[in-house]
Amino acid sequence: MTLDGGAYHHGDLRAALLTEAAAMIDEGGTSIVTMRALGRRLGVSRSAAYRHFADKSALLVAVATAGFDHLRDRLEAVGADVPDAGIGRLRQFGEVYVRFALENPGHYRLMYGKEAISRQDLPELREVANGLFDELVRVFESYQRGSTIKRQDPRLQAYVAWGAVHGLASLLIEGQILTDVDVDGLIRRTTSTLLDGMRAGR
Amino acid sequence: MTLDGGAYHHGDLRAALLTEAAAMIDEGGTSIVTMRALGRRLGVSRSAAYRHFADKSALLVAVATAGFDHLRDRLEAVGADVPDAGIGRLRQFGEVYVRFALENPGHYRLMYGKEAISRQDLPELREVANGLFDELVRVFESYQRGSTIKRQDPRLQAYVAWGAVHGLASLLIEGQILTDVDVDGLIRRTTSTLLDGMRAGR
DNA sequence: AGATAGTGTTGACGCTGTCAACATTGCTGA
DNA sequence: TCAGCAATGTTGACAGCGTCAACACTATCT
Repeated sequence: MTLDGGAYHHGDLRAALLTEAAAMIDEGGTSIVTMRALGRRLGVSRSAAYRHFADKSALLVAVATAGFDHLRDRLEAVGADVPDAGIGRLRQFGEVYVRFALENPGHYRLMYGKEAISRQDLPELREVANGLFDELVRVFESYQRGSTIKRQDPRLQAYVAWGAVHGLASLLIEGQILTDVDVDGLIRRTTSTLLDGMRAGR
Repeated sequence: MTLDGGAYHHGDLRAALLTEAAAMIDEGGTSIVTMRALGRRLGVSRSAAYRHFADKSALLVAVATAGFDHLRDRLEAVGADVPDAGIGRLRQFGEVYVRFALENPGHYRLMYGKEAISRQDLPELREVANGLFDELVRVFESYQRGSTIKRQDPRLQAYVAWGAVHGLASLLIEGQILTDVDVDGLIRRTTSTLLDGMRAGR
């Protein structure tokens, strides 16, 4: 709370660790994030971080959680922009989602991968991710009520849609899609195909 | 070539390294694969592997390549089963693809992730992956000729379809989908939605 | 049989995450 | 005001990691 920035005590090391780790992740991936490098970059000793996080995995979990918060903000902004409009809102969700992943590839990998983060279940992360998914389910329920969309289990519809945009984002992030492809067009084609496939009336 | 299995020379260490690494990957993920652990499990010294692979990344690339070969075999088997039948063949491709990922999660992550493998481009891996994709494009082209599917850029269609099944596989592998969901149903729903979205005739 | 190339081992280096012991600081209550 | 305590940061140490150089063993070719 003290605003010294002084010699021994850092001031707000916890926050600095989070932002610096996030920066490193988007620079060179999770693999370059090192407790020691983190300390070096913040002018602090190699084990200072252990006063704020139980271990490296806990720090990464915190970064991932912040990523989810950021993503949620972006998606909520879409909802605000277009009040309760037609099916275009679903499209916008998908596009914003993929764009977020492209702009924060390191974050995105961390959020939806198990590799970097310790194996046991992480209720904290699980909860925020499930919260986002539940909102998606609610969107599909509302479209079903407007009968623009087939009346099927909305959870399955949400999983199908999520899977499609997540897969597209992953392929793009991992460099599996040739560079001469029009990315925006591909994103739009994906959302169009999904919506056509779910549209009501045979 | 000698069939001793003797003391000093292993016999076929290269092959043994590949299968053992693959086994470890599917046991506990890429992170537990260690040059030293690999040596321990094969009763060989920690740096024996360096006689056969330039470094750890090269070994993992070889494992990933073997995974692609395995996947291609599975997909080709589908083609053989159903000669040149209707649109059901595309469905089967998708289902076989996702099932492969679920049965070999460690392999699958390795094949389509950048994290575990060194950053530079790997033409060897890229080539075999692109080969698989090209076959998928050809399948869509053939369906377009049969006018069961919208006449659009077949490469985009292939990316959309690949993205959807890849995303579904990833979500399942990473444990993002609640366990009470009927996986087979979800897979079928995904392929159905895709095909409905691409079907010709508005 | 002796040379040579292939294969495996050992020692060493710097890197990593992490813990215990210690140092310094800020804050709280007498 | 100041003693003491909790919070925060540092240093030393340890085991494990990937990797290289030097060395040891073995199979094979002449």
